[in-house]
Amino acid sequence: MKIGELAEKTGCRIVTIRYYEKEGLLAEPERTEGNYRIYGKKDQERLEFIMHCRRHGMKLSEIRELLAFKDTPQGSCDWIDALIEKHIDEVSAQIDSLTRLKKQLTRLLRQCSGVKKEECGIIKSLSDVEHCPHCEDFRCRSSG
Amino acid sequence: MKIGELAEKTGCRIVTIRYYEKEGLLAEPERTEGNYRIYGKKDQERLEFIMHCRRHGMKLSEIRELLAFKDTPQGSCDWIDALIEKHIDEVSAQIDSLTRLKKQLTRLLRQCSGVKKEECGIIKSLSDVEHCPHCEDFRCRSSG
DNA sequence: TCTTGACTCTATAGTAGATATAGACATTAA
DNA sequence: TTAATGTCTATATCTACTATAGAGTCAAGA
Repeated sequence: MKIGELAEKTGCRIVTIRYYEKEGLLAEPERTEGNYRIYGKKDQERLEFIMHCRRHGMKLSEIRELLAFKDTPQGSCDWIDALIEKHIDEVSAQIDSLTRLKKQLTRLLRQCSGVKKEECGIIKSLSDVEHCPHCEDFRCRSSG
Repeated sequence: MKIGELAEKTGCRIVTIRYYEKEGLLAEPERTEGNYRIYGKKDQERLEFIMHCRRHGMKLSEIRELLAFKDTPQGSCDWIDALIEKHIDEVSAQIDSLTRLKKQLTRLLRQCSGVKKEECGIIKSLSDVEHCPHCEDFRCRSSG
């Protein structure tokens, strides 16, 4: 199949497929006489694997490692466990951080009582770094 | 004060301060004879405002708007309320998405029972887009 | 056969929000 | 005077793509 059909089947954009090829995630496919890329079932599966990993928020570098592992005849897979575990930790940290952020933003929203600039508590609050719990949190995390 | 001192006081990197200047968030400061940037208290406050907003996850474009508003002699501030509200919605959506992702990754982790590649359930699961609830979710969100 | 339109090709630049680097100049302390 | 440190500009790099320009390919209709 040509690149357009592959894109259609997988839901991946044409430019993104070419980009993955350039990045070495997909092998360079065969070409027609007219220089069009030609893909097979294997290529489709590989692309779907990549997209699946991307939906799980993995970086291309991580996916590259996983693909290299898949391409190797044998090997131990315990590092994959570690990779996923590390990934979960990162996601957890993000959730925590965003949850704190949301709380703080909600508090911020309640600050705005006025309709004119001089009365806008949001601007006032944003100007006051000293008494912001979120910034406190942030400092804690960045220094620890 | 010179740029190094400002960086020290605010916790913002020197290169980032120069970057904010280039982006028009900070005004071009005065210079010494030797062409060094010189900052005052006002500049520090403005930078802290920017950093405060950044810690709240705002985009530079949004911060630019807020700064422009601060710089204006008067005006109505109800759009700020809307901006923060929209921002909260985005944060909420991110939290939801990441929470679903974490659940799915945790399930994925339990798949790996083996120590050899052939037995690694993680790789197997990642190859199987069809039966992945997270991918299902993802498709729902992207088509809706 | 010609032409039109859809598809594909390469190469380059742009996005956000910085960070990294190179090479030159300024300042300060010993 | 010299060495170390601070600062300057300009350019490149990062991630994961997206957008654009200009050219070539291919199939169907007039």
